[in-house]
Amino acid sequence: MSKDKVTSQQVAELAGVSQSAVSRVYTSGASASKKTTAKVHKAATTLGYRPNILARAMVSGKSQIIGLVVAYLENQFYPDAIEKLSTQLQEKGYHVLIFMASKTAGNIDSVVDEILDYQVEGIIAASVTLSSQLADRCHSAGIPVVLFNRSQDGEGLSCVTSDNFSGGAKAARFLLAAGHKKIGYIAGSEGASTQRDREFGFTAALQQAGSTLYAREEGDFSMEKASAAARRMFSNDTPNTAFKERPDAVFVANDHMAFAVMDTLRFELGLRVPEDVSVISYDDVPAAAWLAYNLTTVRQRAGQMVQETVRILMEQIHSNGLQSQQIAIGSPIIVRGSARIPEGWDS
Amino acid sequence: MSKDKVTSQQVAELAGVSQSAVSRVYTSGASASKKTTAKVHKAATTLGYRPNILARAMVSGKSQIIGLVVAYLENQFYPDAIEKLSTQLQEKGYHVLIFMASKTAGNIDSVVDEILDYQVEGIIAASVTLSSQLADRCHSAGIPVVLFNRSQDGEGLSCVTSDNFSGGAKAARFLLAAGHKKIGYIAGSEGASTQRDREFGFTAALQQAGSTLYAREEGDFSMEKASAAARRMFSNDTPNTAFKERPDAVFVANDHMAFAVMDTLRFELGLRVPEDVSVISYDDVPAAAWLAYNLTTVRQRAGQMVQETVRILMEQIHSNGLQSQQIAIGSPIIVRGSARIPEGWDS
DNA sequence: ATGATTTTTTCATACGTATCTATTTTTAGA
DNA sequence: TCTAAAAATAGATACGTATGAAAAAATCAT
Repeated sequence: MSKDKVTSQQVAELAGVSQSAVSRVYTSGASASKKTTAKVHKAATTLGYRPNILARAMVSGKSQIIGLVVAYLENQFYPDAIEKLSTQLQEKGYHVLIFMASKTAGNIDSVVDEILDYQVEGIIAASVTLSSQLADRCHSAGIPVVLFNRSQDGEGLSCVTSDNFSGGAKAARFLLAAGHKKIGYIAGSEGASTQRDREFGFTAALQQAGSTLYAREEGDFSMEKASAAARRMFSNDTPNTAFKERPDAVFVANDHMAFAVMDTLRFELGLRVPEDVSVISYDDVPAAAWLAYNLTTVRQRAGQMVQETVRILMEQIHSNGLQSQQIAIGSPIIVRGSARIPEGWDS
Repeated sequence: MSKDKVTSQQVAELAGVSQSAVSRVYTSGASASKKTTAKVHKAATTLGYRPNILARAMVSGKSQIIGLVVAYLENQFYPDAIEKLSTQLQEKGYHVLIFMASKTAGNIDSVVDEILDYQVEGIIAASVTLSSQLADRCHSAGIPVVLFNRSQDGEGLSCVTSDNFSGGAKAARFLLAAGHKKIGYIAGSEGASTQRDREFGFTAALQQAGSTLYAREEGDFSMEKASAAARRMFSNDTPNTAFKERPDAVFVANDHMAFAVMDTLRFELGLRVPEDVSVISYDDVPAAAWLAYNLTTVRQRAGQMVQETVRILMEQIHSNGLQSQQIAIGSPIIVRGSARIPEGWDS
């Protein structure tokens, strides 16, 4: 109704100073005497004045807005990260504008266009990859981009991930140390760098130990598809192959798929975890610690990842150089009860 | 680096028209001939022009930004809702600016101040209540506010919730119909309207059936506290009370607490669910359908709630009347396996 | 106390767009 | 073909702030 809209001009009149004086009081690094500062503050509080960020953005070019592109929030890893991201950026005076990139591939481009319309100072792309055309556009607009939980070669983009390769390798060594011989893998979405690196690390460690992947199915980071993958991998009555012993361990590319796999193993196939099958996965979302799953998993340290993301963004915003950085955060294995524990395992 | 910043002025020059012509082409409801529209579009695409939303907001007062205050994202209900909210608002040309209201109570006020700095066109407050002072501020600034999943009397604020009272009553009738006599309740945070209404509905239905609450503990919407509450409620070796038979059913104020309660019952106390204890709760987050929990629960229809929230917001934005609305979405009970199913139960 | 220097202040302008007013062009009517 | 009305366009201004240049005030050195 009664649109207030207190302006710096009104404050200036009440305080008996010029509009620019008011502005300087609210601009860090500008000169203002104690006396006028006091007068302005007094007038501002009586009128309830607060600077209009959008007007400030117009002239200074600093919108205090960070654009966040995210494809889906079902995997609890992302809400967790967003909460931390938003909190940390808030402390630095920035705020997060959300853009959902629906699964339809093509519209990521249009989403980024929308982001740029808001004159954001930086973009965080979570679980999403950018076309090189898009990356160029952001670059030429001078807007830093950080990929979160995805890496991408060739575009010169900054990215922050967990060390998926060594994390995958750790999972393999854990299963091998426990004496598993027939080890399966349920993959994530084939296009995702996380999927690729986790699998590379896993199979590399198997090979190094003279072992090899016993079975592989595709789960596409979806619970339904992971259940189906588990059925294919573990029901030995599949007619299309000759009889084959079922795996005695499985590495699942992320926790959410692992939940589906465990449920399928236990409640559909009547298998015990970890007695019949060891299950290990990747992420360590909160539900992994819930006793019903009690999942042994490789932890993505969301806190660290967020911290690095914010650091890179701030560096690039404040020093117009867009020198890209690629960060991989170490990912420890969290031993719980879903996979047989090797004798004498300590760390 | 090379800040592009294509302006309507540059487009105008290339197209051989005035800046205002360019503006009118991009403003719906303004007159422009086919010829100039074509010329402008051509020039715009060659230069890569897109209107600057912030500049537009300056003069039109329409920022296309909706502020979202949210306290925490651990409960999957909220990420779910945010995804839907953001998607729906995106379709209408709005975008969501996130503000985390850390648990410290006092700073919700400062968070709302920050929101207003961005000249948002509306505010959605999820799982948060506003001081009356704050509500007034928003009202006098002409900015619509919708409480999401909380209601609040007296402030004249719009709110969208599920029908927590009747949902709680449904839970009670379900347990009663299954023959349960000793029914416990694990409460959420005492200040929350959801907690209050669910409990009211639950106890009202018990009373109506001539029954009464057998035990009550506080869980504060926290998994740890819910576990502790379950221990207090179900371990009959607590020394501070005389021997008391344990409840044979429990209504937990939300799903996440119910997961903790089920884990505690099963893995700490050695009780079977639902054979020894029926568990029923509220929300129907995705994990409730996971087979390890297979939770019978009252569904909050996030999709409907979001739709109503967006509708109210749009109505209030486009018709400067701030007539508040209170919406309660019907909440069906989703029968799964965590609570004994009454004989002949169909709906 | 006086000029030199620094700090503070005001004034004017710019940011990129929408929109009001005035003007020009197009269309319609006879 | 000429006039009246309608449509389209250009020009000017405003939104609320930051900031460079110029002016004023305060501080300092001698």
